[in-house]
Amino acid sequence: MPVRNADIAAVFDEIADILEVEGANPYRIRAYRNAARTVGAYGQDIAALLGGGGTLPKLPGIGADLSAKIAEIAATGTCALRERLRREIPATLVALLQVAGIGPKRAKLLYHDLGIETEAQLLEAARAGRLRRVHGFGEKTERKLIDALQTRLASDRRVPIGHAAVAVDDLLAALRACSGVRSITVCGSFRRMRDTVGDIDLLAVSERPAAVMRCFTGHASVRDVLAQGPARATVVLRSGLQVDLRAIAPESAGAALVYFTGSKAHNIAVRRIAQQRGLKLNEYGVFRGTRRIAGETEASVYRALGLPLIPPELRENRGEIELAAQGRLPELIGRKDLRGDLHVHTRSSDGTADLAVMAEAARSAGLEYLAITDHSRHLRIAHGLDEKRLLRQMAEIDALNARLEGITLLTGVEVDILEDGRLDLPDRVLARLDVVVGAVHDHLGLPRRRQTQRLQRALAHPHLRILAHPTCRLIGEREPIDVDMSVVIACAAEHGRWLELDAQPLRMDLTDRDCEQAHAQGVRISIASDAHGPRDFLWLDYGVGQARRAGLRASDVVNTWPLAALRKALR
DNA sequence: GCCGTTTTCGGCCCGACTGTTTTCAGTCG
Repeated sequence: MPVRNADIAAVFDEIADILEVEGANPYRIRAYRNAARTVGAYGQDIAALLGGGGTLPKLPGIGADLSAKIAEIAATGTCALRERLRREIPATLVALLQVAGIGPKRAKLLYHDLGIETEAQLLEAARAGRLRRVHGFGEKTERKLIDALQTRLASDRRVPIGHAAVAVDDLLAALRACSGVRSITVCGSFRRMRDTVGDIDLLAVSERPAAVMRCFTGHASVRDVLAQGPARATVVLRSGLQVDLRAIAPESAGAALVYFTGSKAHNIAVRRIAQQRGLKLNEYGVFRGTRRIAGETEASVYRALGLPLIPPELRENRGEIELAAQGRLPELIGRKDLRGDLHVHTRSSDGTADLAVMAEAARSAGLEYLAITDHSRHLRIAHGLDEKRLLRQMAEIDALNARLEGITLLTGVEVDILEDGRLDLPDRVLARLDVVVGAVHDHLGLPRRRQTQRLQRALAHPHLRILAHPTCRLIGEREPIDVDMSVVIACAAEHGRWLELDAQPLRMDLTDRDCEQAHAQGVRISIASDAHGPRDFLWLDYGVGQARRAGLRASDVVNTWPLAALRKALR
C-alpha cells in the first residue's frame, strides 16, 4: 500500500495523542501536531517524491528529527517512536481524550489509580461512584462524565456548514433582538467557511453582557447549559449542536473577532508576531504594556502587527501570514462576483420546480445566466433524460429565453459517466448543447486505478466541459471515491476542462485543498449550486466560501465571467 | 521538537470557567 501524506499525518497525530497522555513536554506535542497539519496539507505526494529520489524542501516547523521520521514513515508506513509508544499506552486510553472533561492528566490518573482504559470502563466506574475516590474528582465531575459519555456518540459528529446555518437561525434572530446587543457574529470554523463545523461560536458585542447571557441560556432551542459565566457560556441545542457565546465590549470587538474566529494555529502565529514586536495580543486588544493600542476592529489589530486584514477564510496558518506580510494576499472572489450557475435541475429529472421557476429564482439570487443540467437516462432513479426528452427541453429553453428578461438560460445536461468512462448520451446530442457537465453516480467502489482511468477518459471526451462533484463524497454519509486527484487535475489541465465546486451542503466537492491544487495547475473552477429547487441557490454562499479558502480570485471561476466571454470559452 | 537582526539554550499564546481546593489545577477554546 502506498503511504499517502494523510497517513504520515495520522502517525504524527497518534504520537501527539500518546505523548499527551504521557504528560510529555507540551511544545514537543505541538511540534508533532503542527507537523501533522503541514504534511497533511502538503501539495505533492511525499512518499512518491522521496521514493523517486527527490528531497523534501524545508517546511516550517519540520527540522532534522521530523524530516527523518517523515522519510521513515514514507518508506515503512510507521516509525519506531510510534511503535514504542503504542506498547506503553493502550490505544483505547488515548481515545478517552475525546470525552468532554477528560484531558491528558485525568486520563493518566484514571489509568494509574483505577486501571481505566476504555470509555465503557469509565462509564461503569462513574456509575458505581468509584471516580470520586480519585484525587481531583468529585460527585459533580462524575455526573458530568456520565452525561458526556452517554451523549457522546450522538453529538460528536461534525455538521455540514449549510445545515448548521439552518440550525442556529432562530437563536441568532433572538439574540440580535435582545436589548443592548450591538452585533452578533458567527465566528469559528463557520466564519472561516469550513465545509463542516463541530460547534457554533458566537460573539456578542454588547455593553450589557449579563442580559445577553440570560437571553442566550434561556432560549427555547437550548437543551442544556454546560457552562455559564459573566463573559462566556456554552449550551447544547435540542438539535445536539453545541453553541458557545462570548460577550465582549465594543472597544474590544475586533480583537475578540480575531480570537474567536481562529483558527487556533492562526491565533498562535499572530500572537507570536505581537510578542516579537514587544506587544501582547489577547481577545481584548493589542497591548503595549498595559496600554491598549488596537482592538476595536479586526483591521486595527492586524495593522498594529504590521499586517493587512487577512480574510477569515484564509486564517489557517497555511502561509497566509507570510503572504500578508509581503502584501501578496489574493483579491478573493466574493458572492457578488457570481453571474451564473452551470449546474441545476428541474422537474424533468429529480428537481422540484420547472424551468420558469428556476429561472426566476436564479434571477432573484442576482444571477444573469443559468445552465439547465438535468440528469441523463442512465440515472433512472432521477428520471434521467434520453435524447428525445433532452431535445424537447432544449426547444422549451429556446422558447422561454425569448420571453425571459434579466436572465438567460443555457442548454445543458449532467450526463452520467459510465463505468468505463464513456458518456451516457450520443455525441450528436451532446454537440448541440451549450454546456455538458459530466458526473459519476454509480460504481463508486472501483479500485483507484480504474476509477482514475474512468475520469481520465471522460475528461478527454471532446464534448465534456465540466466534471461535476469530482470526489462524489457525501459528508458524514459516504466516503469520496478512491481516485488519484492529482492525475485527474493534470488531465483536466491538459484538456482545458473545468472542475466543479459543488456547493450542496452534503457535497462541498471539490474540497478546499483539491480546489487549491487545481488552481495551482491552472484549472478553472465552476462554483455550482447543484440546485434541485428554487431555494437552493443560497448554497452558492458556501461554495464561494470554500473557493475563498482555496485562494481563488473571481477570474479563476468561470461563472463569474460575463455571458459573452463564457459562451466564447464554451465554443 | 523547533528555532534564532538580542539567543545554539531557553524560550515556545493567552484567558475563561469549573470543581475541588483552601490558593489552584485541569480543561477548553
